Amino acid sequence: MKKNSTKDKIFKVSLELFSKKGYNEVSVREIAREVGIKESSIYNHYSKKEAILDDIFNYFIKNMYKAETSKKNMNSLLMKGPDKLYNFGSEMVKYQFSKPDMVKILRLIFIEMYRNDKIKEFFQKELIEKPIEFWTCFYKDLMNQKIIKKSDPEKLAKYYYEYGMFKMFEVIVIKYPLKINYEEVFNDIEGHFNFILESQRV
Amino acid sequence: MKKNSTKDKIFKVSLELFSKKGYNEVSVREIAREVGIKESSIYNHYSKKEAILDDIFNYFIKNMYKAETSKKNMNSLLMKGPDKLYNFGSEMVKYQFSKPDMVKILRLIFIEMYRNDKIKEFFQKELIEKPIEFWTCFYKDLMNQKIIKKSDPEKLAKYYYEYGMFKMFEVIVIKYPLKINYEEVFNDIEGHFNFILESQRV
DNA sequence: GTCTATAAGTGGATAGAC
DNA sequence: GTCTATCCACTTATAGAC
Repeated sequence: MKKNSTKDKIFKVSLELFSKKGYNEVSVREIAREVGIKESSIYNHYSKKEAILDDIFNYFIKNMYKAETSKKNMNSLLMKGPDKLYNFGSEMVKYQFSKPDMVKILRLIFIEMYRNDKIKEFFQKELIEKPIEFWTCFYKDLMNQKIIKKSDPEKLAKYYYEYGMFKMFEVIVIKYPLKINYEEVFNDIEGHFNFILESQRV
Repeated sequence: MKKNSTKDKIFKVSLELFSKKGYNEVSVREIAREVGIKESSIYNHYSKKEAILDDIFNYFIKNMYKAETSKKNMNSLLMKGPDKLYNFGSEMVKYQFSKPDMVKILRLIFIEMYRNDKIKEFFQKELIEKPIEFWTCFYKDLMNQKIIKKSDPEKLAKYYYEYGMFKMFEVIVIKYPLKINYEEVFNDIEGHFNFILESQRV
């Protein structure tokens, strides 16, 4: 999508409004007004309102997959120690959410999840199941390398990851529209990671 | 409120619809239709739509406070051991959420939080700050009694409680409208409690 | 010829006035 | 309890730019 094209403007304005007020609360008219075109002109670029939402989620997935590390890559990082791999994953997430658009989409996901099945499934698969799988592998490897005690790696993955997800929910939904102190949030999540790691060390 | 009175019916129907679709998505007409009265009759019982919501939250607060234990009560339970106190708190929560109405209100809180400041503040104060305070006291006492290692009790409180809050969110919003397996959820939360307790034991 | 903007208008739901 | 104005998403026919 070309920068500054009308379609790009519709995308940006829609994301801004959707993340502020929720998808249903924003009318096509409002988007058009904000973009500075007539309502009907929207339909030259998007077949319907929902197509804008689809475009937004495709953008999010594209960015998430770009950041995703391969299993092979992960193993080579793990050889260098758990800190190295953790920092890699942590920096990856920090980088993604340093982009305001990605934060806006995450907020949109949180606030629309309960009424839009497509968003709910997306959240469940991409933001719960897949990361839990990743962190389960991570803890399993730590156990195989005898760095931490043997136990259920999936449990550790959930304890770690789902606490972090709550922190994101807290900062993006509960504390909104207060300015987000990401430094603090990520320190907190890192502190929790170290808490689990130290408590399970052999 | 008398059972089966018109006001009670309005309350029940409103809660049902609000928790299913969200507050804004339900019109007073829809409530009246479902109750089986004329729209204008609603206003004989509630001054405005928002008054129904207020009534719902007052009901929730009343029930939460009923279940709340005093500091004195807590100390006497703690004397009998951490398991006793934990089980007391856990049973208290389980009892509250065995009532379908309380689950519906919690769902309503989760899904309306982002747009309704009153609900957001209520959630933050009653369902985050106060419980964190309670569990901080709990972990502090465990430390003073040398049952667990000395560390930041508030951190432990947050690790424990916020993971549980995410579990509730998961089951009430993400997995909705699937039948909730509370047994499983509470076992998970209890498992996490034991994980923290065992990992921190002196 | 293709792309994009627009005016005008569809049918449906809803909220407030009376 | 009915009427009316206004909202909504979306459609179509058409005019101008390249």
